[in-house]
Amino acid sequence: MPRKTDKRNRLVEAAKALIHQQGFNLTTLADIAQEADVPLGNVYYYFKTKEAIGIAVIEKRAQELAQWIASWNESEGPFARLSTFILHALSDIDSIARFGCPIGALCQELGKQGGSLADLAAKLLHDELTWVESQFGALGAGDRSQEFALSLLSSVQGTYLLTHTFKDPKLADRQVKSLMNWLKALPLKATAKEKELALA
Amino acid sequence: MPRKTDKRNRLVEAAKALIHQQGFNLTTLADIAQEADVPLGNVYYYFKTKEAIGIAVIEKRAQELAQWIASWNESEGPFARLSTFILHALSDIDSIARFGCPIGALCQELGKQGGSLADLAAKLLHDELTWVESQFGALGAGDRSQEFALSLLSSVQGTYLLTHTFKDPKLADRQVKSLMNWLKALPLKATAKEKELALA
DNA sequence: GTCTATATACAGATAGAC
DNA sequence: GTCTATCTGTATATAGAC
Repeated sequence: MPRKTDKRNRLVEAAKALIHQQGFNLTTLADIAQEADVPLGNVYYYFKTKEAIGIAVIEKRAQELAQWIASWNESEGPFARLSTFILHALSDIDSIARFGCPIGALCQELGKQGGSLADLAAKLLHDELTWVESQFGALGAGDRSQEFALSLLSSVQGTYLLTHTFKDPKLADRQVKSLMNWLKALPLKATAKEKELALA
Repeated sequence: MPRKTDKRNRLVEAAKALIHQQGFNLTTLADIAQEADVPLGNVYYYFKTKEAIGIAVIEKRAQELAQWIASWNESEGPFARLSTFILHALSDIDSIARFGCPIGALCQELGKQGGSLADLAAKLLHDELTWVESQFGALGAGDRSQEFALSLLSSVQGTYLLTHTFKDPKLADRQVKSLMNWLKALPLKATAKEKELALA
């Protein structure tokens, strides 16, 4: 058991949660230290700067995203995968209403200050976009894959933002239905059997 | 000429621009004072607190939004109005790529810290949503007006976020075409004549 | 490796001369 | 109404004992 990394993990987890809830700039090292039950001075043994914590948090998010993508890939066929993605992305509606998207909100906040943190965060959304695009490719969308992927991810991110702004979980719920209908109605080569699987 | 409000206006305009560019929390009163060419100490003659400047900026945005809505209403018929809205919302693509949506980003940032500022900012997006909804109502969307309005505003806001995150103006450009096609393909009672007007 | 005490910087906000 | 000087709080970060 790696006792050494125990505190480090606690710090990253605390920072991850607090940054989601309060944003990066509003979250202080004192907040993180308290939440992780680590004395403030000790934080600097594990992370030289606040930015270093930010990097660790984004790397953690990247790992988790990779795991989610792996789990979406377990659905059979691209149509079912995209359905799973939509359902999963907009599943934790109460958290969304309170804090928005852990990745999208971070990209927006960090995007304004530039730097390497912003690039790291942007890569998360980019990876997500690339995955969605490849699913549309597998669905036979051809050169419209990019367009469809952009439409889907925009809608999902916009739904996060509006749900968070209006603090109304039902809003995300309604959008799930709209997006599922949109997906089903797209002019794609998906087989009827595949659509059936997704609805099962 | 109201000389008295001259400095006040300069401060609000400076704050409006800086908050759009840097976000609210990262924008200091010193930044605003410098941009407005007003000594720091003098800022407090016009605004008791930083929050008071935030309120003034949001009120200014509300006025501007009201003017934009009035200008969108000048288009003939709801279909043309929605087309105008989409084109206008995603017109200043370079600014979007650099700083995102002046309203949406603010709602996300302030939404995390709560308070009256967050509510004021949320009202801007709410007014926009209500207007879009009423246009779909006029198009005969009936009880689907809310659903369509939510879809459209989500897409627009998500487009802002992705365009800003990836710093790619072309992304917003592509989404304009997608959204216009989506609008045209909706199962609505819009007359052919109305669609023609929108395309003219 | 851990933790207390503290240095440093800068933010919002105020006092008071002019 | 205007502006300089400054107060106060707090955030990041460091020093150094243990």
